[in-house]
Amino acid sequence: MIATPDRTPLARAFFDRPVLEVAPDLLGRLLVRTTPDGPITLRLTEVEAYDGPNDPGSHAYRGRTARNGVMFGPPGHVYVYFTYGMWFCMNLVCGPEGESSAVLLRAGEIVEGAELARKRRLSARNDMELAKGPARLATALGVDRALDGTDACAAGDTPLRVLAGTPVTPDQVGNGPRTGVAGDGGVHPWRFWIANDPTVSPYRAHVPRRRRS
DNA sequence: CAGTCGATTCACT
DNA sequence: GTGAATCGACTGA
Repeated sequence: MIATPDRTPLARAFFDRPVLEVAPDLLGRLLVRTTPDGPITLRLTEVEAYDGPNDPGSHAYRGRTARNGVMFGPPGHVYVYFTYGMWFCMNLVCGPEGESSAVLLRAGEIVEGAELARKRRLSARNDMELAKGPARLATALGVDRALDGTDACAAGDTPLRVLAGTPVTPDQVGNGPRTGVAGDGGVHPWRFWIANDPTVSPYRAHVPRRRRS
């Protein structure tokens, strides 16, 4: 039997650890998005670690820019970026301030507020697809650039916070190469997921885009 | 300042 | 399985 998920917010100290330690530990945790229409709660099932300035796959690899500034700030804050001209993806900053490590939230199971998530994800054919993929996850939760820099550890009625939930045991964690990451950044097995969970997104290798003619 | 391309998704064949 | 969508951050000249 499964214990009732722990609704205690995760403390900042949880995120102030090596990102490769935090990433698998986030699986099974709850992400609560407070919207004007009510809360949407997601159980994390798939994440990817981006290891600060040493990681060629990370947005922080070439140093601080206007876009990635939040990655260099304190842990427990949300880094949201815009990509492919139409999507947002969200991360949780990890490690000490200044290190610029983060965990990309790639997929999850909507456990509360599914009716709200469905309105934002009209192309989803079933509820398992509501947050199957990083941009789908952000869309389902109504996360965009306006939430970049949000403190997910802050007390009170915040737009976004992470609760303890029900962490999974190490034997339930699968891992492999990160999805869609180019070049040398693609070699590390820094993608983590809950084994056999139907909301985990399929792996895809990076594909360089063809030049337009 | 112009060119390139992305931590993706969706429709279509 | 393949290609289009769509735009702004980043790069290098």
